[in-house]
Parts: sequence; C-alpha cells; structure tokens
Amino acid sequence: MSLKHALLGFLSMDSFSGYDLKHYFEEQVGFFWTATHSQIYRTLDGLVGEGLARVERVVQHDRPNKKLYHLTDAGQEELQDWLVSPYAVPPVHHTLLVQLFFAQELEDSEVVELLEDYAERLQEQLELYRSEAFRAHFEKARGKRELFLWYRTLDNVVSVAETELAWVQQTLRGFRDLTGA
Amino acid sequence: MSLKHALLGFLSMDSFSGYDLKHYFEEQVGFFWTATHSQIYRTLDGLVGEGLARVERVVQHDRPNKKLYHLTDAGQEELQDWLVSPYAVPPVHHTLLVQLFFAQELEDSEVVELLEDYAERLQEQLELYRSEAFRAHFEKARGKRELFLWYRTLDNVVSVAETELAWVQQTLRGFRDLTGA
DNA sequence: GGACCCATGTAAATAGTTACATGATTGC
DNA sequence: GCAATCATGTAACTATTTACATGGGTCC
Repeated sequence: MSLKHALLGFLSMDSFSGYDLKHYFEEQVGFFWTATHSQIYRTLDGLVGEGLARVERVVQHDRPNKKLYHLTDAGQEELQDWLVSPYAVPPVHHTLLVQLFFAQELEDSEVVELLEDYAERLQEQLELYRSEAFRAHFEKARGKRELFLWYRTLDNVVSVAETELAWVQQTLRGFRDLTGA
Repeated sequence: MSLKHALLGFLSMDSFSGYDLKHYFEEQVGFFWTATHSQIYRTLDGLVGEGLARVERVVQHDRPNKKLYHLTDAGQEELQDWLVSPYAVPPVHHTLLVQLFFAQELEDSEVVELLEDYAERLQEQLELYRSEAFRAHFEKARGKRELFLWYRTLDNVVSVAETELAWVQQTLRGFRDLTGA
C-alpha cells in the first residue's frame, strides 16, 4: 500500500491535515499518485491506529477546525524501511491495449478514431505535466538533491507519455499503410 | 471494468473454459493485462448472469470436466460497444516514483540501490517481452491486420519499458554527478 | 508414491472510487 | 442570498489479490 507511505512521506516533511494532503495529491504528486479524500481520511485514521502518526486538534476561528497529523518515531521508521524496499513489478492493466488487441472486430475508421482519441488524451497529459501546475511546488525543495529527485520523478511521467504518443503516431501510420484507412 | 471485456474479447474468438482463459492471461495478454483465476471464474459467472455469455458443461474422461463459455449475441454487442468507448485516463499509481520523491531521507547509496534494482527489474521485463513467450501465440492471428494490432500492443510495453530503463540510467548518472555517490 | 497438470471454486482481505452527507466561513 | 473554499467524514460499491480448498488424471 503506497498511499500509506506517501502520506508518511508528506508527514515527514511537515504536519498536515487531511484536507492539506488532498491538495498535495492533486497538485504536488498527482502526476504519479492519486487518491481521493475519502481514502486519505480513512488511511490517516489507520496511521493513527497503527501508531505511525498522531493527531492534534486545531481550533480555528476564521475557518472550520481541523486535525493536524504528525509523524511519530514509529512512523518515521516505517517510512525509512519502506523507502528502501525493493521494487515489486505491479500487475499490469492497460485498457487501451485491451481495446487494440481485440480491435479486429472494428472498422478501420473506428480503430483510427480510438488511436487518435488516445493521442489527444496524451497531448493533454503532456501539456499538464509541462505547465507550471506541478513545478510550482518544487520551490519548496530543501536543497539541490531533493530538487533533483523531484524533477526526475516528473521527467519519468513526461518521458513515458512522450513515448506513448510516439507509439500511437507510429501505430497510426502503420495501420493506415496497411489498410489504406 | 476491462477484465470483463477482455474475457468477452477472447470469447469472441473462440469458446474457452476459465482454465483456458487463465492461461491466456498469463501467456497471451499478460504483458498488458493480468488477472488471477479466482477473479476470472467470478467474472465469468457474472457474464453468464448478465446474459453476455452462456456456459456449456463438457464431460471429459481423460481429465476433469470443464465448463466451456460461449459468447452470446448480447455479449458480442457489449464487446463492440466497449471497444470503441473513448479512453479515460486511469488513476496513476507509480510506487517507485513515490519512493524516489521521498528519497531525501535516504543515504546516497540507498537511492542508487533503489534505482539499480529498478533497472534490473526492467531488464527482466524486457527480456521476457523479447522472448518467444508472448510472440508464440501471435501465429493464431487471423490475417495481417490482426497480427499488426497484436505486434503493436506488445511494442507498446516494450517501448515504455525501454524508456523507463533509459530514464533510470539517466537518473543514476545525474544523481552520481550531483552527489559523488 | 509423488510431482505435475487439469479444473473449479470460495473466503477474506486490501485497495480504490463514487456517492452521500454535513457544516463553517469568506467574499461578492 | 449565493458561490467558493475550508474541512471532515461514512456508506456502498467495484476491483483485485492472496489464501484456502478440493479432487481427478497422467507420467515417471
């Protein structure tokens, strides 16, 4: 479960509320990990239950009260352990490839449409990655080393999306050559 | 739910038992979709329940009896509809990037180890993709068009894995330059 | 006798999404 | 008064994995 550890990761930098973290997942790490607020709140509960975080109730007057989560020593240790745990190949699930694999049943034009639509989605993704949206938060990096790590994570998804886009375009060319579509 | 539609896809080619399909997921499309037998059996039940497939009990003497699943007209229609449904960007979950993003807490050597380990996993993946394992089944393609589609699906995961590998190597170089590790 | 393949399932747990639900405060 | 942001939660559902469970047949 990486969400748990991503939360510990954030809490190792500072103390946050569930609401803060929700925004961090949208704006900070949304390009490589997403989570909904309902999952975040439940997972934070779990962290407290496991003694990996503790909660502080903060009374606010200008806005609704909130719960600030702090990392415990046990939480810091759990995070450290997990950070060096070797990569386990995740189960693969690539919906578009399922569609393409069984596309023999489709008209040529439908296959082309499918691929063109995918290309558009990838373009949108790339534009989002290249916008300031994610980079804006990189200024919070504590030094060059962290900044490097953050840029490289973003570069990963950019590279992969570019590769997918090149793959679609090549596939479209090949398909048109083959079918005359 | 793509598993449901991947099953319909297979059943549109021929009739299969759950056991057959389990093997198809390992050997035929395992590089872009995985499923366990427990999920396959339950999903097949679901297909029958929805009227998208029907089941034929086949008595065998040299081996245990089996249940052959056949696509119904409704199943064929459901498949056709799904095949042209536009791509929806799936939620992103990339565990290694979570580790790297929060790797500021780690020693230089631990970061290097993490990346080198990832590179090894990617190499293994690539070797698997390039082996005969998946291509062996491509001979069942009904014509050039289908063969093209199948090769392109495999090429997708190969390209992405190659990109990831190049990304790791570039990241390792950059990290070593920066830290002297 | 034992390993291995064939064949099918259930149960429990984990992970994640979507929908439902509430309420305060700020700024227009 | 209304929209937007802040803030937290629960319930139901979907998807997936892992573990448990069984039993026949073949081949060495």
